[in-house]
Amino acid sequence: MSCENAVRRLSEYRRILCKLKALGFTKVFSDHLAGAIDVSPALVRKDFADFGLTGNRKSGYSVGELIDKLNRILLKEHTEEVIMVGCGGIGRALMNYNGFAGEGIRITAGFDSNPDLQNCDAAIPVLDISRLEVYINSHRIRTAIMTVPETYAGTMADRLAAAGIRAILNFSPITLKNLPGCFIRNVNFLYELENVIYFSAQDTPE
Amino acid sequence: MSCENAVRRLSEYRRILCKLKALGFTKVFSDHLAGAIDVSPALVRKDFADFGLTGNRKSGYSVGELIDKLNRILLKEHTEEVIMVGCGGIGRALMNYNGFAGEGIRITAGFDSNPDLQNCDAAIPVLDISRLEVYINSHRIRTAIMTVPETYAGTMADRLAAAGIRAILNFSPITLKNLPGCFIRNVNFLYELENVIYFSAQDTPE
DNA sequence: AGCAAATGAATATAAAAATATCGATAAAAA
DNA sequence: TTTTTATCGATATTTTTATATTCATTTGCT
Ligand SMILES: NC(=O)c1ccc[n+]([C@@H]2O[C@H](COP(=O)([O-])OP(=O)(O)OC[C@H]3O[C@@H](n4cnc5c(N)ncnc54)[C@H](O)[C@@H]3O)[C@@H](O)[C@H]2O)c1
Ligand SMILES: NC(=O)c1ccc[n+]([C@@H]2O[C@H](COP(=O)([O-])OP(=O)(O)OC[C@H]3O[C@@H](n4cnc5c(N)ncnc54)[C@H](O)[C@@H]3O)[C@@H](O)[C@H]2O)c1
Repeated sequence: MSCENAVRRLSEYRRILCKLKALGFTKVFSDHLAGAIDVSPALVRKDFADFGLTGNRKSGYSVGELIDKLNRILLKEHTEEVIMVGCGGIGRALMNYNGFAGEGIRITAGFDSNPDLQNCDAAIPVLDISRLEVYINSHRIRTAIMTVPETYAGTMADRLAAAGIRAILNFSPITLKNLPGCFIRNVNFLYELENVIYFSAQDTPE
Repeated sequence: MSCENAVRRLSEYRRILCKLKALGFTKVFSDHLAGAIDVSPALVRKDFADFGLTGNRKSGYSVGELIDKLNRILLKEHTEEVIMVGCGGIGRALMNYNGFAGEGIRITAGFDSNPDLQNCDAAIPVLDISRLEVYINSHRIRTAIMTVPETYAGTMADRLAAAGIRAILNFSPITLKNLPGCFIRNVNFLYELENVIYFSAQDTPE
């Protein structure tokens, strides 16, 4: 999948734009956005062109219009329902985080094999993993966050894909490849840390 | 900083190599490593060449030697001491994680402004934020993980850099730019989720 | 209305990243 | 020893990504 970086920039643009809107701005120029996320104005325009976001010569882009269109592209017109698979340390931190709600993302349920963690009455219910497929199907869930131990990550991804999940955000330290019909993005804290530690020893990280 | 991706791949190579070593392998070929992390053999060889890792024509690379050299490059010859700034939901999940110890990374202390979270006697002591500078200095800490609220992220990064921190892994949702002498890597869960959600709606994510 | 200034849109260029090619060479086989 | 074969190492090519440039249009001013 090639345009991951471009989509990431869309998220960044959107974030800046929302702040501008809150400040009362109605127009914005490629130049300004470029400065805010540290790329060239040309890239901003190209990103926008690639995703069908248009502006007006001389008067720039409309903040409100951009946000609306970005919301459509990033599936933010309706709340996106996501499930959490594995409700240990990281899983719970994410479930307790209240920053997603305002961004049109809701974690609607968690799943875990450990009965001690299961709780149907919690704000976000944690269900037994055996109920995974039925839940995905009945709630038409397309996206999952996966925070199970490494050992189970591979088979769990297969299981999620088979159950109809179309995309997985994987936090386990094994790098999973996309499955047919299911996009997988891996987040590996160890690699992030190693990266940061590497650069801590480089000259003039600038 | 351009070679972030290459350094990330070094982490990935290292991970695979350690597994191979555990299985008893002593030799490995660019072809095999390439398949494992889904790149071309040519890239593996180029990465290795760029970082001074050499092999032998016909007989490939020595697993043990590669690991040793990667350990040197990734600063894994001695345990790297890291601090956690902000010990809320995410901070504690990371502090409780036991997967870093085996990888030569140790979170030696946490810092928080909330007295309720402070605890000098915990396995990883959580100290008042006012003790940050002295600690960094006396323990010669170079790397910090930052999990404070967005509002404080910018000034805290400045403060860390001023205190001598050379690299920061920032989890707050504001994208920080590198400071003079201090590399910053941003991890933004919201962007990751938005990315994954975007691709969940694309055709044949493959 | 006419003109100048500014900016998006389209295109061209450059830079970076990844891949392919191919000769050299070490190891194994004949 | 000679031949064969497999793989690295270096270089060239391709592909992708980002930046510059050019052009046309809109806006606001006189
Ligand atoms: N916590 C961190 O800071 C951190 C850092 C780096 C990587 N990780 C990775 O993230 C993942 C989760 O980490 P964690 O600290 O939350 O671990 P954890 O052990 O606290 O949580 C894992 C959870 O998955 C559940 N689980 C196990 N098998 C399951 C299955 N088959 N079906 C459903 N649930 C199952 C467990 O019951 C547990 O609650 C791990 O792969 C870990 O390596 C975590
Ligand atoms: N938890 C998540 O899943 C998640 C997801 C996305 C982004 N984030 C971001 O990560 C950061 C941390 O998230 P969290 O859920 O752990 O939040 P949190 O509120 O639980 O933790 C933040 C901690 O920082 C401490 N703090 C505040 N100001 C401080 C200061 N000046 N000095 C030292 N400590 C200070 C607070 O006392 C608190 O303990 C936030 O920026 C959040 O937006 C978290």
